[in-house]
Amino acid sequence: MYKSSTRSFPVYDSLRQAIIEQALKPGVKLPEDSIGDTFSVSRTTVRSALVRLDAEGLVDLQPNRGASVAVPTIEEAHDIFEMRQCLEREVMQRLCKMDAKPIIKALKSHLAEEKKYLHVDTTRSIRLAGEFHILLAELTGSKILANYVNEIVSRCSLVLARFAQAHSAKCGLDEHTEIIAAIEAGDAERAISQMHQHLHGVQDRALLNPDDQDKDNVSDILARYVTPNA
Amino acid sequence: MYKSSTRSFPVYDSLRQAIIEQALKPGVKLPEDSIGDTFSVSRTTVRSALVRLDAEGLVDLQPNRGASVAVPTIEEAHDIFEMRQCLEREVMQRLCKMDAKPIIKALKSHLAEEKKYLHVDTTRSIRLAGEFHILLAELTGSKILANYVNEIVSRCSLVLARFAQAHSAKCGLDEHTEIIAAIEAGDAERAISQMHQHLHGVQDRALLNPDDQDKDNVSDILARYVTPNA
DNA sequence: AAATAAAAGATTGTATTCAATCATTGTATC
DNA sequence: GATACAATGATTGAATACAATCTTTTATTT
Repeated sequence: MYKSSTRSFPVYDSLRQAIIEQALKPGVKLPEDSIGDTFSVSRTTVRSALVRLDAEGLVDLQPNRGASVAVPTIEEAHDIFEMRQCLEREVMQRLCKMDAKPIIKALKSHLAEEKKYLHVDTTRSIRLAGEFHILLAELTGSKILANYVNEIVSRCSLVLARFAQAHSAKCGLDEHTEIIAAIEAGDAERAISQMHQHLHGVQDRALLNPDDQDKDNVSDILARYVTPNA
Repeated sequence: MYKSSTRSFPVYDSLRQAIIEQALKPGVKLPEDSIGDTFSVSRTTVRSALVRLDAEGLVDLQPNRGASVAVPTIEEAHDIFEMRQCLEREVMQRLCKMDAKPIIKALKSHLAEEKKYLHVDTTRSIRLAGEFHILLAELTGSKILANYVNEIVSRCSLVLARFAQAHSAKCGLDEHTEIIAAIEAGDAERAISQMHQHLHGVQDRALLNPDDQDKDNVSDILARYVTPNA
């Protein structure tokens, strides 16, 4: 859908990656000038990248006050995870109706990658874990479903950045293995159930931290640093 | 997600509506200059509207050769309808778990509108039929699900414009009535089945015209008009 | 006459520019 | 000392301008 031959694509792609990898945290301002300087392009070019990221829900573009990394509310967080459950259930349903052979081959190859970097390169490891889900969606052959899954997985990263403790983002490798096994057996019910539990686990680690909700509120943070009777 | 206080919003919204209502047919070129003239805005403004429509899949934005209304292939058409089935099944599932009262009230009110314009204003009638599905999604309370349904319904209009005969786009009013009844009864299974049949009907009317696949191929159209031995 | 090549025109890609809006700091008043 | 107001600086909104690319027409050659 997005053509890479344009100048704004690298800007879009880098911002996207940075947000997903939580280098750019929710709420961070994204001024057109400085981004343009970084990539040596004009604001016009930056702007079109921001418009697209806004359309995808990763960036919040407010009139006259610029762009910032989206800050999902707790309600939106639940909404996003629920949608993800729906989409990935559909993925499981479809994969289990298809010829398992080529699917399993691709999945096992990916799993090997995941194993390879598990305790070696954390950033890459997290990225691969996310890409496992995108690969699953792509293997259905449906471009639209793959697109939606891609989008929702990105937004989940945003939710994790906002609410979860550091690196609880880790997708269980064992769980991925079990999902593959269920698909190989053509057992849709089991695949769906495994996936459901898997996602529920991620969600739980992320959203069961009610205290973290004021993470980005400066005064609340500073309040904890005030020395009494100074 | 999109802020209406900007100058590009009206451009975006009008183009979108025109595409959905099939006033702008698939493949039609959308030159920045002339659109800018129409709305009395600069190309810069038009461009950001086009970028967004491209992200939503309604417009095809190709580097150095501009924008045109997206032309779904037959494969994409099936893909879109299959995705729509998935999303609207989810809508039914959720609605049937909720308090039926306020939902039914909203739906019946909408249905009255649909009846009112049935044989009076065709354009409006078709629009209302589409909006029925969007209303259903909105009533789930999930912004994301509503967004996705909105998007997919728009893209279905595009598919109908591309493949269906004129005005077979009509959503059956009776079918809407039955869907409401199933929700009122809290019968998820029936609601899902009704919705499935309803959408399948629309899809069939649209896609079971194999001869129409070369609609936009000028030589194929003209071939039918050549008088033999002229 | 058909095919190729060259030039003109039209359209898009991107940077630059100016006006409008917002955020922040400083000042005055209560 | 706190609040309201005013001025400054920074940032965005949107139009214009120029360069690059594509499309179409015209000219040339075979």
